[in-house]
Amino acid sequence: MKRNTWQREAVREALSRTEGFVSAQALHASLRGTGSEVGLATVYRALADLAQEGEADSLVQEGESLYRACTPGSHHHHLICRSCGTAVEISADPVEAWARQVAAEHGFTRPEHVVDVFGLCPECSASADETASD
Amino acid sequence: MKRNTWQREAVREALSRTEGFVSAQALHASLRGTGSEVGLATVYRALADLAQEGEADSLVQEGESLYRACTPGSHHHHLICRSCGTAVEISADPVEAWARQVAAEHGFTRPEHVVDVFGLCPECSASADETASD
DNA sequence: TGCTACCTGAGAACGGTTCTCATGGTGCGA
DNA sequence: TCGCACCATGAGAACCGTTCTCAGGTAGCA
Repeated sequence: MKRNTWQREAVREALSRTEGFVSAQALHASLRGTGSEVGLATVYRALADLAQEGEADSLVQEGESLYRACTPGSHHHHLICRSCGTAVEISADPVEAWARQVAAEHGFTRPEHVVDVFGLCPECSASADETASD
Repeated sequence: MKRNTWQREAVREALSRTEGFVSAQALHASLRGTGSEVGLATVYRALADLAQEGEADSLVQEGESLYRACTPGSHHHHLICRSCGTAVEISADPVEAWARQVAAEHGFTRPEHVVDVFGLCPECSASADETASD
């Protein structure tokens, strides 16, 4: 069975306190910053477990795996701010249907899809405008 | 200016001969296999250039960057076989529109999207069925 | 409380990618 | 055609994120 250790719980909590996607390294640094002496390997293991159990979403950006706490059991995608990492869960029903249809048209079976939308969140958009107008 | 070297051309040709997505390492091995003594760093540089110029598409899978020759200038997505890497270019107009709309709804600006559909191509589906029925 | 199997953590190992820098070759002007 | 300047190349080291190793610790159960 899966044991409940304070380290695992600390990772879960740190992740749920985070608004957007964070890297394992950043989460590890954050935990160390709050006085939790958790090992890097443990953070990686905990995140992998959470992702496998559906309690966290993960995506790869620039060769780094990013994680985020998410609603377990619900299939959804993300709208992610390129600047600050803030993420919004979005449903993508039309895309689900489209993906299945496209796969079927080409004779592909067992379709899965990767759909993420990146952009600048309202706050970062405002900051970018200010910078641009300087 | 960008110089034309036989190494760069060799990478371009090797990539265009490939049907699906290949890793830089695999392409390098392939080039070495055909007697082209091209350095690994050069392959990486050439692929990065091709991707930047729009002559190649790239995606990251399991921490590895994969590349594929593509139609320059056209925005498209891919239907990729998980098993053999074969890829089909697909247009995704409905998804483009959806992505823009979702971004706008949440106040996100400068939307970009990552959309890839993975599955088993007809051939690999057939092979999988045979294996399953054994 | 004692036992045991699983978890932890420090650091090494690993794999893909990028960097370094001396050497070689391309492109261009004469 | 020749020479020059500068960019590209390539071998290997460096780098970076991730995974593995293994000894020691600890949760969970009886």
